[in-house]
Amino acid sequence: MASTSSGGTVDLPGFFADLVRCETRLYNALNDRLRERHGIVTSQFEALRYLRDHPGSRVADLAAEFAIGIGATSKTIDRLEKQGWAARQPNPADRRSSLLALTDNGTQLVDAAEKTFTAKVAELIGGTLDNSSATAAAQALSKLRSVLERNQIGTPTG
Amino acid sequence: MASTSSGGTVDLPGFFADLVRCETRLYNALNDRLRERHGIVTSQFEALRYLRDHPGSRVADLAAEFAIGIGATSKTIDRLEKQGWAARQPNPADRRSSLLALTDNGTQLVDAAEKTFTAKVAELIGGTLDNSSATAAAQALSKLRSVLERNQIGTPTG
DNA sequence: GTAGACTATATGCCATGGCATCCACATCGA
DNA sequence: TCGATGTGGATGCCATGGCATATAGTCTAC
Repeated sequence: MASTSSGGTVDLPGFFADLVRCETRLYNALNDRLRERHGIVTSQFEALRYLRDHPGSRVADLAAEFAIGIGATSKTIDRLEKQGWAARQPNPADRRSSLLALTDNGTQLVDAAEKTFTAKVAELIGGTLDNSSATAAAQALSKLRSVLERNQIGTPTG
Repeated sequence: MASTSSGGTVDLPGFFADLVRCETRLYNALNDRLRERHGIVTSQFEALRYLRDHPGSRVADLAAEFAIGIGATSKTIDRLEKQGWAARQPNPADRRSSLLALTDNGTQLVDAAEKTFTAKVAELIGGTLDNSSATAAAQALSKLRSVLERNQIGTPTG
């Protein structure tokens, strides 16, 4: 196995490779399922879910959450607005920015898509990893994520 | 923490979110470092390393390894060829396909970039996770990867 | 040996993200 | 209060991947 060695230390490049390959395949599989059932892809689902759970966010908040650039995030919101799923509301406290919110259609969509998403994730991961393995991996990635975020590592420029 | 719950079961959607966020930030950070030192990004490094370690591969082999489409892989090779790092050799056994190989320049580049890559990965992950956490996560992701690959989950169409 | 099916990959169009740049607005200091 | 500086986000150009399609080469059945 690429990421495990027989000795006492971990093959970190192999660990990274496994991480990236898992992410790619899981993302692809979720894209397929969400597209056929709801006409959206995983990145859109994640953005919609974030907006549902954090109403009144600004573009920069989404960008920080997903570690993508401000420009890309602005374009993401453009597309969600064009589909009628999200809307920019004027921000009374700062006219440079907008407050983002889901429309009713967007809320209905994300609620429906979430069921599909949750079931598929459970099938993909829960069907393979036993509970203690999954817990161990989850704890490690949760910690890694929080350290990366705290230190602003891998935050894009624009 | 997003991916851990107090009860006995794992929050798999949270686990997935942490996985994706870690991958994004690690990839971004490695991109920055590889770009400044070697003028390549992580996806190019991974392709070059694969070609170095699997000389004589075909386009489809690379596509399967990285779970990206054949078309995208073909374009990746176009770019590596244009940079003088890889070359398509005629395949005597099947004239539809080519055998891929690194040039001398490509080999030198990947060897140098690998040092940078390995050091940065160690800094990013090894600096955060203790050995037993990393081992546990590595084992879980290695297993998950192998199951996804065996079942052809998340393999793109084209 | 040849038509038809299959396969490997190349190509074109579209979607998305990075990065640089620009502009409106905000804030700070004299 | 006004000029300098900072900040939020929109926009343009480029790179890359998905997916559909095209094309050349291979294989199968007769």
